Amino acid sequence: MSTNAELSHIFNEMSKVLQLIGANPFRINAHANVARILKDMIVDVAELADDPAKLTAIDGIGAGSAKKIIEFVQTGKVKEYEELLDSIPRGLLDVMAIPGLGPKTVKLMWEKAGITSLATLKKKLNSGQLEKLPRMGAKTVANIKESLAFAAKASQRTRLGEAMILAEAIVEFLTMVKGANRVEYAGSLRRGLDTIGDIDILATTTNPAAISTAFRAMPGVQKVLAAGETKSSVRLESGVQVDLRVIDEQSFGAARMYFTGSKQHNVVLRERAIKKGLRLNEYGLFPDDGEHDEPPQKRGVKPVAAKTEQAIYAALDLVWVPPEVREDRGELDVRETPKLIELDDIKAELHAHTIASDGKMTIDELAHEAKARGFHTVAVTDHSRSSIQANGLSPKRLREHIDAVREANERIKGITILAGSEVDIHADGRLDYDDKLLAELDVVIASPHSALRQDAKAATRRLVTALSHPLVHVLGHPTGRLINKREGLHPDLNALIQAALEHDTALEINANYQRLDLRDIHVKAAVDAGALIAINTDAHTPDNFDFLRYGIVTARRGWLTPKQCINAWTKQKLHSWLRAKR
DNA sequence: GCCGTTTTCGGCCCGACTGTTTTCAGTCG
Repeated sequence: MSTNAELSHIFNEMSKVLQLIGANPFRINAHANVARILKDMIVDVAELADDPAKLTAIDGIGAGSAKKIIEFVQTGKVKEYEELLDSIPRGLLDVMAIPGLGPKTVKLMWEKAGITSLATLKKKLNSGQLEKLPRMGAKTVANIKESLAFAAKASQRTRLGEAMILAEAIVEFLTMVKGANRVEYAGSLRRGLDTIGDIDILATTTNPAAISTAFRAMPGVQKVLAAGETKSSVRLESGVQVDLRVIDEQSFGAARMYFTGSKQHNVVLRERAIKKGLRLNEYGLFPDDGEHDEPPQKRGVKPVAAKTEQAIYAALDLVWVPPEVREDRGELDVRETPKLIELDDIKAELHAHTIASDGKMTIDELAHEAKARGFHTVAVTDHSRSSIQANGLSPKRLREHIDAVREANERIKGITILAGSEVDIHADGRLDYDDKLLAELDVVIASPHSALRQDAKAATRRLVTALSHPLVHVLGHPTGRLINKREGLHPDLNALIQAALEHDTALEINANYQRLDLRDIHVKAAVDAGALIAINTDAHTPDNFDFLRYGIVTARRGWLTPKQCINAWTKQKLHSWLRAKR
């Protein structure tokens, strides 16, 4: 784990313990906020720890947090963290992770029923003791049992590519319900995060009861978690939670904004509203008319804006920004809506496999699929010899393959087929073919496939070496991570970006939803530095071309514009860039 | 704990649903 990740974990746990002991909510929030900042940071925080001013210059990190960060970098420990942990039984944090069990309940169960861990909780659940506690009844205990059973088999967050398919099916299902008007997904899915905690669906309808009932009874629902007039929650058999919000047509824009988030983006928006004498909630942007028991929409107050997102941003003197950048990472400071890359901008696929290695397509099938997608160029980039498991090509087989690609390119009209390779980067940075052979290829994608647990320094050296190789065009899936399965490498991203800039090499966003590598914050850093980005699907089958949209949203989360994306270039520009390395 | 183009002190975002209660605390997003 990197220093940033370790410190993020520490601040997160501190915020959890502070909740348990009933500390000031704003202090709790400040710790959680620092954890978030550290998690999203590209720079190794250890490099800033020589001067507290460098740390406090970061919005959200104050003197207190800076001191703790420096202490950790110097000693490997944070005294206050250890003291906080010692102040409670360690197992309590596990108990608090159970859905439905918050700090107040856990504290109560600890002090009044001696529950200190998941093990003691399980023991006491059937004792009848818990029901006797204040505000605890049979139903609550039953819910805890159910949550506990679910938590035991619950997996991680759902990957974007799986959540998206699921959400689209639900949207389609609900659209068919009588009275349904607009149905769409919001939340982290609309923002295009690489993994999704739960799926948020918004609907406008002339018949709220019908759509809510249909939602709670739809195929695949395992348990109804909440069933209100405007909000329903279900858990699917796959373990994914889905929330439905029934929205009034007049406040659809406010609801979209609110339920799209991010939470931090929303907090900043609401703070801006207050400074303007307004207040923002999921029903609209209202004039602040002082203290009342009821919120403005219930008192018939006319909103300043509510129907569209655009109107609300405008009323706050902000420009509308795409959902993918709503992370409080500078998007509220822009003067005009950024022209981020879109699916239709992509005109070339530069990383794809055929039956020569581990793909399922022939060269012809690959070419026809790429042509059908409207591309001017496709590169055949099968695995190199060291990728035994993927049937990587020996130099002899690669030369034959190059000939086959050249022949297909002559024969098939309407698309340019390039001969390439996805070359393994060895642990020391050497490539899997000699330079003479590499020079015969039109496109070289260099990717790490093995030694994916090497330390950060070695990984950085390895990838910088590959990026600096004069015959390499693109660094493929730079970290080698597999979401929810494998962490991959932790190279110094800034070093990679500098090498990419210096040698005019592109960094890949691998659009396969299991990879999405580079990830969003890496893309943002690369884009800010002016590096070139490739978005490739790494297609092994025709269907895999559909992964492109996941790469696009990841790119958009990193503020990528078409100009900086080599796959969006014209044929002439792309080919001349490729040839410049030959 | 963090922050300040009104502030170095005094603020800090908002609402739905559940379960256990007779009016609301706790949890969640």
